[in-house]
Formats: sequence, C-alpha cells, structure tokens
Amino acid sequence: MGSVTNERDFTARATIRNAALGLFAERGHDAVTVREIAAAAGVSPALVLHHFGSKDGLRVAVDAHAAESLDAIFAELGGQELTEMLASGEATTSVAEAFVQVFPPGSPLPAYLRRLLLTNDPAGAALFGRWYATTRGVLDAMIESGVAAPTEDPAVRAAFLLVSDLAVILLREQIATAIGDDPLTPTGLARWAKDVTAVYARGAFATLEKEPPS
Amino acid sequence: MGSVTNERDFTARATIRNAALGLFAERGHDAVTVREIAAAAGVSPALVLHHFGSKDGLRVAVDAHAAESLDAIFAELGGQELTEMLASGEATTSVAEAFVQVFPPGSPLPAYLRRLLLTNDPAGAALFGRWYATTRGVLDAMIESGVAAPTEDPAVRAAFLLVSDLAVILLREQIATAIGDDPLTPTGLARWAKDVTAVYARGAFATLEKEPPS
DNA sequence: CAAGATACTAAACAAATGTTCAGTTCACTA
DNA sequence: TAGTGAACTGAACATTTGTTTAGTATCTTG
Repeated sequence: MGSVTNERDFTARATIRNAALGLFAERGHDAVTVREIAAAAGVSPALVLHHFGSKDGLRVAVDAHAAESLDAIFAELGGQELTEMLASGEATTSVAEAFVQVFPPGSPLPAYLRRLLLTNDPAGAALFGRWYATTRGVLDAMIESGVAAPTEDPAVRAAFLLVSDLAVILLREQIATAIGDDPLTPTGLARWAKDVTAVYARGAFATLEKEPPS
Repeated sequence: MGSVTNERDFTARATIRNAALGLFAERGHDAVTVREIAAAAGVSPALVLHHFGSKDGLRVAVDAHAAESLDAIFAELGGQELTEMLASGEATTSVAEAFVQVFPPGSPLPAYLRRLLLTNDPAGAALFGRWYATTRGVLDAMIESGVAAPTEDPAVRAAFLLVSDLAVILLREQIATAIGDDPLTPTGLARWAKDVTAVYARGAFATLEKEPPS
C-alpha cells in the first residue's frame, strides 16, 4: 500500500491527507490553512484535527506518506533494475526517468519532494540520506563491474550524480522555460537524458588528448 | 551599491531589509512575522510597514535586493573572467565557486537563492532566466573556441551545466552531511570541483573503446 | 529660526488562524 | 435491539497576524 498511481484508500483520513499533499506541494505548509485543506477534502475543519491531532501532525503524516511513495520509486532504481542495467550497459539510473514513468502528469509528488528537500525538516534529510546511500552502492557496483569510471572521491561522485539528477525535479519549471520542454514529460526527458548521457559518456570539455575526427 | 560583502547602508530601511533577508532565507516568507523582523532590526513593527507599505512590499524589496546581489556575483563569471578562462583553459565557471569566494560564511544569500528558485515567484524565474542566458552564451563561446565539446542540443547542455551547479547551493546541507564537507566552504568546494571537473573532462562511464586494464 | 516633511513609536483594530467543545450521525457488536 | 465507540459537524474561543491611526521626535530647508 501507499503507491501513488493506484490510490485505493478512500477513507476520509486518506482523502484529507491527499488534499493536504496537493496543497502543501503547491503553496507550502504555512501558506495553506486547515480550512482550505478541509474544503479541498470535502470535510469539516474539525475533522482534520480529529484525525491528525494538529496541523503539524498532519504535516508529519503527509511527510511520511510522501516519503514512502518516493522511496518506492527510488527502490526500483537501486534494486531490481540495477542488475539489468549492469547487464545491458544502459544508463537509466535516473530518478527523473522513474518519475516520468511512474507518476501521472499532474502528480503533486515532484513539487512536494522539492519542499521536502528544501525545508530543513528531518524527513527530507532522511530521504536524501537513504537515496544517497543507494546511489553510493550503485556507483560502487558500477565501478567494480567496469561500467562506471573509477574516481578518487566516490563520495563526491555519488553525491554529484544524485544531485544533478534531483536538480531536474527541483528546477523543473525553470528548465522547462529554458529549453522549451518540461523535463518531466517523456518528450522533455528524452532530450534531457540524451545530452546528459553524452556528458557522462564523453565529458563536456573538448578532449585535449585526441583531436576530434572531423 | 548593493554589494553584500561590504554593506555600508546603515539606514533603518536597509537594516530592516537585511533583517528580513536573513529571516526569510532561514525560515521562509510565511513563517516570519512583521514583529519578528522589526525586533531583529531593532525597530517598531509599524516602521516596517511605513518603509515598505506592506509585508508583501517588503518581500518584493528583499527579492530585488537579493537578486541584485546575486546577479553581481554571476556577472563576474559571465563577463570579465570568461576571457581569462578561455585563455587559460581552466574551468572555473562555477556559481558555487563564486559564492565561496565572495560571500562571508554565514551569508543568508545561498539560502535565499534557494527560496527564490523554489517559490514560483517571478523574481526567481527572472533570475534563472538571466543566468541561463549567460550560461548559454558562455557555452557557445567555449564550444566555438574549442574548449567545450560540441553538442547536438546546446540548450539542454547549458541548462544541465547551470542546474548541476545550482544544485550545490540548493542541496548544500544534504551534500554536506553526505560527503562530510560543506560544499560552500573552500575545503568542501575543492573536493567537489575536483571530481566534477573530472566528470566534465572524461565523463563518468568507463570508456568502452578501451578495455579496463584489470 | 520657523515650518514642513520625514522618521519613528505605541496602541489599537479587524481579520484570519489553529484549536476546542458540545452535540449528532453512523457503524458495529453483545 | 440496545448500546458503545468512532466518525463527523457547527459554532465558538483565544491567539496571532498584518495593518492602521494618532501622535511624537528628528531632520531638512526656506
């Protein structure tokens, strides 16, 4: 339970939590009132407090729910697909790609992930910590199997790869206006992944050792 | 005027604006009250409204001031230093590096840049737009002069380079706990820049043409 | 120096906010 | 069926919020 694509929980508690997730993601915790959440969920403001104790309790519940959903996506990357990817040699270890494949277009989770990582609350820090550990493990495995290039500082390398990937989600809107495609759509992601893969494969500086063939 | 390192404006208006800048950066616009800003600036709450009309007017003024300071930093990168960098071949076109060199350790501007880029207000979008245009120009110049590798999609390439750089500032705290060094200190940045430069120079995947020696 | 504007404050106000409480409906079970 | 507890609501409460207003000090300028 807890998947985002098929949400089968229609209890009032879940409805409230989902309404809060959407509003929190769009406008931030402090800018959203309990009354707005209640109205969006179609219940009375008192019921929100009845189920979650306080507005902050609701925030904690939404954080946990969002973190669980987000972890489910990331787990796919670090888990099963790693073997396939190592075998095929394809580099599809991208959080952004997983987002596009799993989430419906209007999902509030990308925007909520943004809030989660930017507000200094422990839920965001814990999420990043787990994702970093997974990234580090994948990177080590890739290096050992000869897919990824070795590096003197694998801690920084793993952080750079993760962070560059998350930046697509964090700066989604800005990237969209800059390149003319939303990077969290199949079309935009295809453009993005192609060029980023080129950088990861050959770098971004002109190769000084070899002269370019043309 | 408007530099951050030497702030010579000691008028009450500037004091209030700077106090608001710090509080906004640390806790977000909505979580900070006019009374807190007034207390931090050592003035009465009414004076805040007297100078800026409303709390939202203060936010706009702080946004403009922060954007001006941030633009001043970025302008150095895209402007004068570009020529030197192209001549020397060194790759120091990093916003993060400029931050470390220019800002005092406890500067609120990195955190405020974070808020600026995450809240969908026009000031952040405009800032990113300017920086993207500059990055794009620098990239084109680097490609033409043979420093940077050509790419089929320079719009995406420029966005990726800018966004990967900004991510260091956006995810500063998370990176710090992950790698054990604050990337916005000279020590941490040195580690970061070294490995990122390696990726930009040689990529992150193992080169497939040559078999690994082991 | 006179006077007008500007900087500044204390106090109060109206609206909004999180929260509480008494009471009602509903579901399940003994 | 009677009853017990949970789900749920409407209304009120206390506090906090941004803002206003009236008045005082301070500075500038003729």
